Amino acid sequence: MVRGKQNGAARGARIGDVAREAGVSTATVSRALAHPAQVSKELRERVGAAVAKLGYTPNAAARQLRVKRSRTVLVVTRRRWSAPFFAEVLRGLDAELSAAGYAMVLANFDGDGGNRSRQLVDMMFSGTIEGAVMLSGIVVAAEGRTMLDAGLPLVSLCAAAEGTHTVLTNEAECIVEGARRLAALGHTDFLYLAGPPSNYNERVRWAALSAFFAEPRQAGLRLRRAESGDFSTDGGLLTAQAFLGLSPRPTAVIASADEIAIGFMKAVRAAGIGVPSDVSVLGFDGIEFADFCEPVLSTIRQPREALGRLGARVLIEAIEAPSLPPLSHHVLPSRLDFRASTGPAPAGAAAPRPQAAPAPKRKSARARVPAPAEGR
Amino acid sequence: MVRGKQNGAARGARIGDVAREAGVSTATVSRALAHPAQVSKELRERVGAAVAKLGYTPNAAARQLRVKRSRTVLVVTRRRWSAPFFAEVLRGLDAELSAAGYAMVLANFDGDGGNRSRQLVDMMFSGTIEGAVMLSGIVVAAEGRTMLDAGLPLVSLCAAAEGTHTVLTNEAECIVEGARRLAALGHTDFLYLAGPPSNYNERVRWAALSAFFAEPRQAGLRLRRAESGDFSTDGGLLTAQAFLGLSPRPTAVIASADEIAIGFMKAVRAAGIGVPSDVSVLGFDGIEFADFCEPVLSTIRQPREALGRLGARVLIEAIEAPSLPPLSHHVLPSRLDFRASTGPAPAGAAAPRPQAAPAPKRKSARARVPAPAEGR
DNA sequence: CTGTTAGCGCCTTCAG
DNA sequence: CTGAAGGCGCTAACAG
Repeated sequence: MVRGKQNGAARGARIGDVAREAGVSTATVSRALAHPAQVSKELRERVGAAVAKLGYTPNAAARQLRVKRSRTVLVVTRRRWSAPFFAEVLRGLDAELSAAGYAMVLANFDGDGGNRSRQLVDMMFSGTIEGAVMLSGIVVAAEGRTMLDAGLPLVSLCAAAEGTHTVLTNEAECIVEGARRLAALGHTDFLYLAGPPSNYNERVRWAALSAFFAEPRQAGLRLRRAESGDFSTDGGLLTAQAFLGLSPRPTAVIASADEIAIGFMKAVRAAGIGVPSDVSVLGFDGIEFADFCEPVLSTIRQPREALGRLGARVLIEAIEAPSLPPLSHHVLPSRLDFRASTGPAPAGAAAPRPQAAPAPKRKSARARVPAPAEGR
Repeated sequence: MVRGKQNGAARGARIGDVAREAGVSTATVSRALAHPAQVSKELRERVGAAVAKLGYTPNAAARQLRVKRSRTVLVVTRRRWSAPFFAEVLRGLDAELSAAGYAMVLANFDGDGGNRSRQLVDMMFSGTIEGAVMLSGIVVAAEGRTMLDAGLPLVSLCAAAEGTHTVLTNEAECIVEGARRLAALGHTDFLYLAGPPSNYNERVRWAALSAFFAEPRQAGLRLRRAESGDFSTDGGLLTAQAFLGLSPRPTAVIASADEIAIGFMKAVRAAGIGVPSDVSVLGFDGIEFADFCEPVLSTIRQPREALGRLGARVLIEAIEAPSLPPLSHHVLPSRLDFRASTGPAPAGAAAPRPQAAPAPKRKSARARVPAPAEGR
């Protein structure tokens, strides 16, 4: 097997070698591979044999230079994301992308001083990438250009962003519904465990929740806020400290992530607080381990893999559309799941208010158009 | 901003446009960008201005075709992996790779009927990739060629594979040490909760454990095995069923993954079995949630991010070495962490044997050579 | 220090 | 249906 003087260089056969071996022209080899129908059966077979014999694989860079397609997309993540959440979204993305023959370049973005930003923006402009999925919720910019300026299709997953296709969940509705359910259980004193304040989802959730509590007819309810700094169990421990210092103590806690809720529960229980006897806890995301902490965590389940799949499908459609399609916006439904960590307000607390609101309107948002392929 | 007739085509300025704008040749533009030192200050600035004015980004495919370097590596994962484990290894990989200016293509491999296999093997031969990290533990093959045949550097992470650089942990030692510690606590009746039997780590762990129990001087110990089918909490529930059907019941359980242990604990506790009063449970990996289940899980902590970082460093070194370096093999230490889920054998069980073994020899394996950059 | 030139490997008109 | 030829955009010799 011929190896180059150095590793790194692809040293295999080139199209000319195959042509010579098969006794045809390079054009015929190219056609036999890309458009078999345009080549006579005999030549097609001769070419196939030569390809197999020489172990020929077309050079991707050369092809790309000609056809201007890389069949590669970029996926931008954010390090501070919840790992279990992230892993499943990624799984959905990979499933759809690879099925459609696209490769996926993964890149973390943490706003580190412009260096990584430039890498990402350059990637958009260098022709290596045909589109991008952003899990970061932010359109990266560097040197006066943004990822958008390259004119490639962009999908923003789990976050809204100007100029991109978006795939979201009805997280705002869900968190309000959670608060409403807790209120119906007699809770009047709430604590919100916040994630990183710069995070899109954190903001949406807080905005929805505080707007709800600001409604005149929720006047009997009180909402406070504790900072975790992070979607992490450590952050949850932090919020527990804050909680323990409050007086009176809230009886209902809504966390912006399951990790936070799990950390919180562990710390307050260690301090002798009962869950849900003293305080009810509601998480967010529906990660696997919400089922295995003590007590089993009530949570808002997000359709993680479906988010990934739909994001991929939207991007692929935009890439393959004959002309730039209009920006699409999808909303996938999350699901409130009350379990052992939530219960009625403790007896000592304020008496349950009369039924707080008219029957909450059913989920209005539904996924539009391309249903994510759920089958394998 | 000029847009092509269709999206997907990079329609920005080309090097010739920049050259014209700056009034120099294309060679000078190329040099000013790649080797600024070789160009006079004045021209360098004129080129820089033209580049900025036109928003020029070199076309990656064309460059790649010339220089035969893509600065891209492939990372092959396996879907069935534990997500929290995987996420952190990936984090380590990304950190080192991006710092060194490499892009990372991520691809799941699940042996799906040869289609994905061909994609992966082709990638190795098409020049898009300069090397690969395999988290799958298997060298993918298709149509008579394997990923190895391309002659590119390959790193096998967390699994041994012929012909690749490997980065492993001392998992075999650790699991035996765990058994020894449990024996020292008086346990004589053991159950191993197996992961997927085709998995490399599963096999190593089982092999080490069963070899230990087969030693003549461990004759008083008994080891059985329950199948989880998977590194998952669901798998753990399955093994719990098996456990509950055993008679007499083992008093010490060693799981091949924390997820399995967590699922197991939940199910047996629901059945009225105390942990560790009736049965001690030892997990494997040290995932975050091992700290948040009930009781806190004893486990063997793997240096997940460090594994990723070291894997990346090894690969980069191999890629950038002037000539093919010899295959390297690194072993990173894992750490046994006994906590609340393990305790003395219950009183009813066989009396503690006299101290089982001579003081276990200290960890002999250490990471050789390139210490993973731990900073930032 | 700068410009001219010759491909890298492939695909795709354009003739035949 | 097949072959010849040009060029995608860039860089690295080689001259000057």
